[in-house]
Amino acid sequence: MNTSSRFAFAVHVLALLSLQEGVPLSSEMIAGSVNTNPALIRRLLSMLADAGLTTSQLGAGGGALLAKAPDEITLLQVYRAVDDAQLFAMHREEPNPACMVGRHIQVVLRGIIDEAQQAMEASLGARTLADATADLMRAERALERKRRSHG
Amino acid sequence: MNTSSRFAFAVHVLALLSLQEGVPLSSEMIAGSVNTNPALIRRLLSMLADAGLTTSQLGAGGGALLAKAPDEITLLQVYRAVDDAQLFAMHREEPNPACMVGRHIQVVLRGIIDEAQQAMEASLGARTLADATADLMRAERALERKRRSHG
DNA sequence: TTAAATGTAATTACTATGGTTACACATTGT
DNA sequence: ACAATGTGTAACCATAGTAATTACATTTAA
Repeated sequence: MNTSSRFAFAVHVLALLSLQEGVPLSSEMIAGSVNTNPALIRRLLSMLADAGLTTSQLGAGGGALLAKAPDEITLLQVYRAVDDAQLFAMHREEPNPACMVGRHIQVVLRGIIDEAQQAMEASLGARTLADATADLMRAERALERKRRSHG
Repeated sequence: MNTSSRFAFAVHVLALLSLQEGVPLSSEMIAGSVNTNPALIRRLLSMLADAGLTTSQLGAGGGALLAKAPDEITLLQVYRAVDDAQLFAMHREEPNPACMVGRHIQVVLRGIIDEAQQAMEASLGARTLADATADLMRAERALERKRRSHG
């Protein structure tokens, strides 16, 4: 279904910015970590800026900055900033109103889909960018330990 | 993100079949209610049959049938039968392993995405086709009442 | 004033999807 | 036996969303 990696990219970008602690990071540098194109990163940053999650500083030495503290950015905000919120699509054409199922299926589906969507969003809403970066640090420390013990 | 209406179509089709109570329904008739093409319905039915939710009867008077009782078909089974289970995509290209975030972001994202996906699936898993058809009947009765009172 | 960086438009390629036509094959019913 | 019915599937087209890329005007810091 969803083939967009924008959410994954966005979390990646925001994690980078949260480790910068106020020092602007250029789209060129970000693209180097994500392994993609600077222009694509700038487009993504535009969406994040529209959502109030980042700001940008023009000119030499400029780049992107977090607009909020990492523990005030939920992953739900990130998701909504960069991904269309529609998890499942309804019928494109109207179902046949002469049929009992056709008359009511969309109302019933709306309830089902909304509930599933809300469950998913509640999960994302319960985590912040700070949680994600904490996980990153934990993974890095684990790797360090492994490297030391294996010589 | 997801632009596929296959889940919506599938619930629609299964609701029709559950009201048939054992009488086969042709793809032609189903397509008439969904308002689409019979061949597309047959493609959808192939997926549902692969998942063990429907069977088909060839020949004159044939058509599709439910393979299970409606209260034994969860909407999660339907979703998995017709939709690719991947809610969010990861990075297509590997992130830069020379960067701390690049090294670990995918593991962290995996945890986030899996949890969100499981929350969504739990919601779908808690409802059966029988629940959906009960909702349909309820909506129809409400419409009947409205019609009677408004003349 | 020069270099750096953003913001955005335009373009290309790819993939998923819905829609449609066509047809071989199986099955029913007479 | 055979005609009618219906499935199953392949092939094809159009559309839409996305990533990737190039290009360039604009802004800003040093």
